[in-house]
Amino acid sequence: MKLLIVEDESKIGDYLRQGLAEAGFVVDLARKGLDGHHLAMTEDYNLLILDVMLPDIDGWEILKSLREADRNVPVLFLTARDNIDDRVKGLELGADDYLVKPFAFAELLARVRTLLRRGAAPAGETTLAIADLELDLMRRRVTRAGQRIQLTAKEFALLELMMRHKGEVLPRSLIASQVWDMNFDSDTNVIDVAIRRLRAKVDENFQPKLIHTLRGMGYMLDLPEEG
Amino acid sequence: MKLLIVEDESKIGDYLRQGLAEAGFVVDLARKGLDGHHLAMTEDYNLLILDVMLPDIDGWEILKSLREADRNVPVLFLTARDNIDDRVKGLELGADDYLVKPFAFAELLARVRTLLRRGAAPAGETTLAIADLELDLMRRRVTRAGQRIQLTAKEFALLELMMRHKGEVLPRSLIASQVWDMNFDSDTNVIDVAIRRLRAKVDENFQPKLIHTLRGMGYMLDLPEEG
DNA sequence: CTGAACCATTACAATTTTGTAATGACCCCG
DNA sequence: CGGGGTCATTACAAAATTGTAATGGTTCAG
Repeated sequence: MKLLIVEDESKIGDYLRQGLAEAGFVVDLARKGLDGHHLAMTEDYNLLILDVMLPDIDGWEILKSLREADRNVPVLFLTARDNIDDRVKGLELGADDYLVKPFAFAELLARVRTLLRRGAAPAGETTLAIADLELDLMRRRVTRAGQRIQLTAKEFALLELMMRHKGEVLPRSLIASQVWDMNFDSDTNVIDVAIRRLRAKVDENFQPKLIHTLRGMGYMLDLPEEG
Repeated sequence: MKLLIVEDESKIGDYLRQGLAEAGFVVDLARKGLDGHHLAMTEDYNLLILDVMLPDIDGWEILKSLREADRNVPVLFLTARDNIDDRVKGLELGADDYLVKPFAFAELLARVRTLLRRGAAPAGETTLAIADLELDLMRRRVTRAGQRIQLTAKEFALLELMMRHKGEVLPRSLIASQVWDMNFDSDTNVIDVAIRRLRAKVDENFQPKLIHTLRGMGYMLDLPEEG
């Protein structure tokens, strides 16, 4: 198990390195954000521990860059108390956990173990993807272009259905019965509205558009036609 | 792909058998609920198609019995229009889909294919269990003693955490950070309340009790001590 | 025993999610 | 073009989930 710590405050860095080493991990420590970034991009780590506040690049820049390069290492964020913004940013970009400084070492160790165990499960049939849109069934997570997208239960169910049937036209009746508990007697536009809301989150700020309307037939999730 | 149809109305039964056979499935047809029950218990099917209204046993009795015997065949329910009760009962007992009679054969076929595809994925590390409590991570489904339990997002997250750590004491701080987005500065009793609600759904009508309080330490999910 | 800490339980309030309905845009056929 | 059907969009209402706070019960130390 190989970890990378990116932390500029040398006291904290040393402390963490030593503690984790004693706990049996192989630990690299980068004291500059850029070094950390480089290492993270080139070496294979099981886990990254990232300080948010770094003099050169902040942690979430590193994270963003990693995600864009499709490096799916679990990331544990270290953030200053009360700096909610970083925290939110980090989680949106796909950090897996965070810890507010100062923290007890035991707490860190517990988090690290959890993340490692989780990451160890070698993604089986647990993830669906089309273009840069990914849906992680186990963790109920959706990302597009590496950015975390927060979906409600119904939105998730709808997207899951569409991704399981990508390229197929889904008539409203089918959607109604799979995502809602109804066999489409009723004349409601719940589905239209749900599609709208899903589009707003999943398609609105991205290209290419993935959710398509087939007039008179239903909806379809797919890459747009060529030409 | 071997299917069992349990349907007493001979016209419908024949119609389905023939249609599904032509679609390339191996089909058994039981015209009595009890026969169907027997077959379902002894033979291995990839899918069951169950009529709810049968003269001898109703479909959901069969279903219940199957689930209690831990036979996890996907089940497609045929229910009469407007008989919402059966529908709800069926889904609670773990039916996977239902279809309101009368229905178009194409619709049935689509459902059957969906269920088979889904069931085909040989459950990887996708399910957690303790005693008769089961949690299906992919489908976000929880059952206890074969009965479907409906959990909210937070409840599910909490139970998932506890099941991943069954037998371990979970301090509130840990729960707070994993299930809520907070690092436990605050003095709130959200966790207590959440545990309460989870207990109400998961433990209240069942034995043995699985959620335990460890005074001063936290909560734990486990089988009760012997003696 | 008694009080303090800890937990359970309940009611209620805030928030979020979900569904309904009304309106306007667009497409397509005549 | 004009009108019917289909979908998009928005605002609003209903329902469900989640969090807060107050109260009462238990346990345990002194």
